[in-house]
Amino acid sequence: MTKDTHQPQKRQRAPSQRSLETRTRILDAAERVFAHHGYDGASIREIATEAETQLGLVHHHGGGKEALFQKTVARRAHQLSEARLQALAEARTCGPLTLRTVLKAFFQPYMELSRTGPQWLAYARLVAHVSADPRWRDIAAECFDPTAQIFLDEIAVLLPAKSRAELATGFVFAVSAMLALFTSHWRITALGKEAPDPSEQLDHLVSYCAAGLSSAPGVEKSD
Amino acid sequence: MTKDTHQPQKRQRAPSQRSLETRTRILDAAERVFAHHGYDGASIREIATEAETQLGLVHHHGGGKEALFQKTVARRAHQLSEARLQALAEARTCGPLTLRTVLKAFFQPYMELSRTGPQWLAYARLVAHVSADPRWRDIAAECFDPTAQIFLDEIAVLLPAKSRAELATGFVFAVSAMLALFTSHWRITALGKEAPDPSEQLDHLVSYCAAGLSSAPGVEKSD
DNA sequence: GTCTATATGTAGATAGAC
DNA sequence: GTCTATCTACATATAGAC
Repeated sequence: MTKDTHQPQKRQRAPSQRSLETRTRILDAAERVFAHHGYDGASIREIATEAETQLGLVHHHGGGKEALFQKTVARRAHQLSEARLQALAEARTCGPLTLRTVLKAFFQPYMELSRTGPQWLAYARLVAHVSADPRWRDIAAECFDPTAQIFLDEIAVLLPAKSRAELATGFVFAVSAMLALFTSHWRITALGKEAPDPSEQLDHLVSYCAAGLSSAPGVEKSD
Repeated sequence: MTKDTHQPQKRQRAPSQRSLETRTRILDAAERVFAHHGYDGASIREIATEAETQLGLVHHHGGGKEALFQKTVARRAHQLSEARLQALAEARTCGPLTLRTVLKAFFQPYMELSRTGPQWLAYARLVAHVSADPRWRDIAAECFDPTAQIFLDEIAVLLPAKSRAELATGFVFAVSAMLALFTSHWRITALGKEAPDPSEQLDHLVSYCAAGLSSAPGVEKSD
């Protein structure tokens, strides 16, 4: 723990482990607090308390509130993107891709991670914040859009009759639906008078969005 | 109805028209500011500036920040609910209801209103805020759920094989998709490299959600 | 890197003149 | 009802000792 502290070299690179632990605790705490209160509702003070550290350290490691928010989102976004791309690659090895397998590769990694603990559940609320507010356009463009484009390209191959704009709309519907599962779980439960079965969520989501994306527009004049 | 009915002996104070105008200006301004910055990001001071009135008056008419937020949402929610129920009644006169006509009755009133000006566009962002944050559970329960339940009941009649929980989930997906059209328009445009055609939005939304709600779960083992 | 103390701004809310 | 002035609390951010 308290390692030899005298490091006369210019090598200030020593992360000193304690620093890294503190940094991680701060990011974890920031994730919870930002997810719970939103960006504006969160306070650096509460993050410091939650991380069991000092106010100044949150600024030191986070570099200000806005930078801290960005780091918090980016940390998990990159991890999730990798898992999604890996799932897509694995789906490819199991035969030709279908709309369902592509969507499943996109949804499943998060659904699995969300069961590993509250940290990933908090992340869903963070993403919902970012997706709904143009203020975080840059974060979305950097953290989410590259992977989304890859999946969108796959979907475009499978549904060649659809315009890019229509597919983008349908894909954002799909992302919104997944986020709603977590951020609006309370509302789903209130409307349905019972909580949905978690073991069916992934399949329901895939079925809903696959059908929605495949649906023919303007199918009726009868209404 | 919304008025205080138990007046004291003296006659009620005349609203004095100027008072009513001020009150309306404050609600309009609050709607814009809350929609733009969210509840926590909004400040009473900015609302006062936007309404071209004084800080004290916002407190006087609004009754505090939280009450003002609630009033702001409720004002339009009740108007929208009436329009939706009327659209549902009209759809009923055109023959037996279908999933598409029920969804259209739910979506269309807002899509029309959103074209009448920026006030209703701001309202979409307000609703997204309320729907995503359990903190506003009471507002959702009072302003949104009664009408949502009515539509959900109609859908349950048309899809008798589905459980209530599954239908509630699918309905919240549908609401999320509609909100995403407005709150994430910037993201749809970024992903699709072009803005979606507004004249097709309603039909796309109806088709997507009708297909999603009707979709059979667990349809494949082939993946 | 860590922690204490503080600088500086702005938030929501209210008191009281008119 | 309207408007000015102000109270109190808490926000972000930083300076400097250790």
